[in-house]
Amino acid sequence: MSDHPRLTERQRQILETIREFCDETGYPPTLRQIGEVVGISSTSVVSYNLDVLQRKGFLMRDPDVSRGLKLIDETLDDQGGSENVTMVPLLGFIAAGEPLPIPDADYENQELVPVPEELVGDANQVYALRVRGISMIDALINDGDLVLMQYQQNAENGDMVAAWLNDEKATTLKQIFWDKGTNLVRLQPANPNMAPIYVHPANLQIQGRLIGVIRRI
Amino acid sequence: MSDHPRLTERQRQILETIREFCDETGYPPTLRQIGEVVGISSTSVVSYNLDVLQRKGFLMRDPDVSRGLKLIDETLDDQGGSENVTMVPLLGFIAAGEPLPIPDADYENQELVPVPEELVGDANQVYALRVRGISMIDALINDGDLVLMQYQQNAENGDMVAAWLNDEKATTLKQIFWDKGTNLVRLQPANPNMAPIYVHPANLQIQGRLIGVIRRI
DNA sequence: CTTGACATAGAACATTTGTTCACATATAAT
DNA sequence: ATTATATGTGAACAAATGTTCTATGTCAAG
Repeated sequence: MSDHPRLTERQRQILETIREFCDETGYPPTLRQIGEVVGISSTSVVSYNLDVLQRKGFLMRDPDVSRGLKLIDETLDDQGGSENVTMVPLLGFIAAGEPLPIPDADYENQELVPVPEELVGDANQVYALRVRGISMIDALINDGDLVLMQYQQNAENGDMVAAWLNDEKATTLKQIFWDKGTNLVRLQPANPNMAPIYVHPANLQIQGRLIGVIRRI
Repeated sequence: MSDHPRLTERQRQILETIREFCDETGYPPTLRQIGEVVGISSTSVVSYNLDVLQRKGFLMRDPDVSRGLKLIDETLDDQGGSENVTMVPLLGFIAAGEPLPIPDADYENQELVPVPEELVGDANQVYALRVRGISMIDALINDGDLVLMQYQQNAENGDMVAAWLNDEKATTLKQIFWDKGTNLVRLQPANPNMAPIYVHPANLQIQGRLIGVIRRI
């Protein structure tokens, strides 16, 4: 994304304000709305700045037309708003009795599900799993929920991870803490009403990190 | 591809006019401009038709805002079918001690959040709330979660609803059942480990129906 | 110091634009 | 026939919104 060096800070603010306003509302702002955001109390000054921006080629103004603005820039208006969304492959199911599926390089044939971009952030190898069974309830997750996983085999203190317990032959979703004193791992349910469990690190295998949950009622 | 069968010819004309105008100018048309194109001489009738279109869910209007129109894209550009996303207004918070915000107010300043269309379906008055506090844990919902609510004051048997309890002065999210025998209402937590509560119908006020949960870890 | 381009404030003004209301017209249901 | 609903006209109105004008302050160049 190129920052336009020919613009003053004020003018960049104004452009950004218009762009955001259009994204949110679907139509351009008024002079007064722009002024309010960027801190200009006079409509004439906003108008003045818009004229400057037009002269520099960053937008079009239609005189005497309320909200008669059109951004010239590369980022075009999307009247759909379906922008802040990422497609994530749905790899299968997560159930208590089975290990997690390993994310395959073969993303082509994978079913893709749309998720809000905030849920993914800049995470890297993200995939979705459908929850089967009610055994994840201590993670506030229910049958049918869609969980977003980040593929990784190690974890940091406090991460919510999917862990395979060798003894129980089960996958569980819990917050993980390394207890230096006892040399045990504490698995803390997300539901604070429930008690944590402690396991030997050798008995546990991290299969991924939970980064989001989507539930349809 | 069939155009929308629920629309009259007039309404389809108007939608098309708005779409073309936006494409050409970058901003929505006025009532008079729409009327001129589709052949309606009175702005009040254009306004009337826009209200109809809004009620049918094809666009958003911001009252008293010139050119305050936004088309709702439900359309044909997606071949995969799994691409679709809907924007819903984020109206505020849901906490145990407060009634829910009423979703009527000015959509002007409302933040919009994208949600997968499967979560919304064809529900009508949908809005999102951020969960504050951990008091909804019996509904498998945690602090910080985003809940999708459908605004309604009645409920059907088995619906997951947000109910205001007069006695407790608290909002709770539970599945609702009408017990014919005792003439009481049973509120069943989503977490089956927890016990239901029974209340008199007079002590309870339904504030909306829960239709989805989104959690960011 | 003076000048002039630039940026801003504030107010008065004019235009654009949505709303309201009183009143038609057609069509379908009662 | 009568009523109800959807749609339309037209005019008056009020609110939203861009324009114009005067005045102020800054800052670099002469």
